[in-house]
Amino acid sequence: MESKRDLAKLSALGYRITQQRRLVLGVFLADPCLQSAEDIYDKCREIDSSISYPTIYRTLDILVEAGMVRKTHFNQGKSWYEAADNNLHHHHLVCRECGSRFSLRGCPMDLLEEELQRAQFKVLDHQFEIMGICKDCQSV
Amino acid sequence: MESKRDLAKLSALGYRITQQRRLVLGVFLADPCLQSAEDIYDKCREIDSSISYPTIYRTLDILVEAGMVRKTHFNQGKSWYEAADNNLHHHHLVCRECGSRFSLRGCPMDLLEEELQRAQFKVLDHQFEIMGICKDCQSV
DNA sequence: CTGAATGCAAACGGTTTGCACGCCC
DNA sequence: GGGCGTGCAAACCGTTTGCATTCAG
Repeated sequence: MESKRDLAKLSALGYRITQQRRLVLGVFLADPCLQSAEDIYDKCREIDSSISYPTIYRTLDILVEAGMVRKTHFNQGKSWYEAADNNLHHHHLVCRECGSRFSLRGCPMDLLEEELQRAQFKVLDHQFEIMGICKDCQSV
Repeated sequence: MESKRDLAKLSALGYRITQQRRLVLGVFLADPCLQSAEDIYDKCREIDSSISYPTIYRTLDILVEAGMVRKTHFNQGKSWYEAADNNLHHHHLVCRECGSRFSLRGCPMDLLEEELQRAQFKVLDHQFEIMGICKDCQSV
């Protein structure tokens, strides 16, 4: 299923619907988890072996701008992307051993509304990530 | 005041007390706020114009390992450091316009203990940052 | 047909590494 | 004096940019 809605949204923003953009969108539809630019590049390459990193990054920028993808930064100098779709907003536990990621339910931002209002700070984005050792890696 | 305790801690871990390490420690004592490696490099250079980036980074690694400094990642590919000292653990609001940072009181981790225990996830570190527009920049 | 989007190669910025020299213990 | 720590230069890695070509509209 290729999201007609997403393509329409890009179109509405004045962006052309190219093979490459379809492809990147498809990768996000296929996997709602956090993915690095490299992950996305690799998956796209399996289908179209000529797609390039600049196109991946340019497309990701557009998708973030369009609000269809969320971008976060856990580890040193690497960005992670995930579909920002209708799913419930959530955060992650990240295992430092094996790199696997687990979803947390809910978001602690809800609990800070009062304090933020007092600071008169206009929130655009936030990130909340917990690093540690997952259950499986502890037992090794 | 140069923290005798911090130096002793480094010593106890088997690290030598060098001019450069004293200097970097001094910078953290002088400013408890978030600082980038570049900030620290510049401040050190004012005092010892021969100190190098590799030394800054190597020293920061040591201080993080020793638990004396905390490292976080807000923006694309840049790390931020702050003294992890006796001050209350806290997080930040980061203004996307002017880059200034404001402290939040408290930490939402406290509220997640139950869920983390259920996941049997051993927490090593976490980061929580809120990006937006500060009061002053909104009125411009 | 026109200009937005692409791929290539090369630059970028923050960080790390290899190596010979220097200095703490 | 032995070896950890340093500075230098150069590599590294993720990301971005300039430019000629291609293709969506």
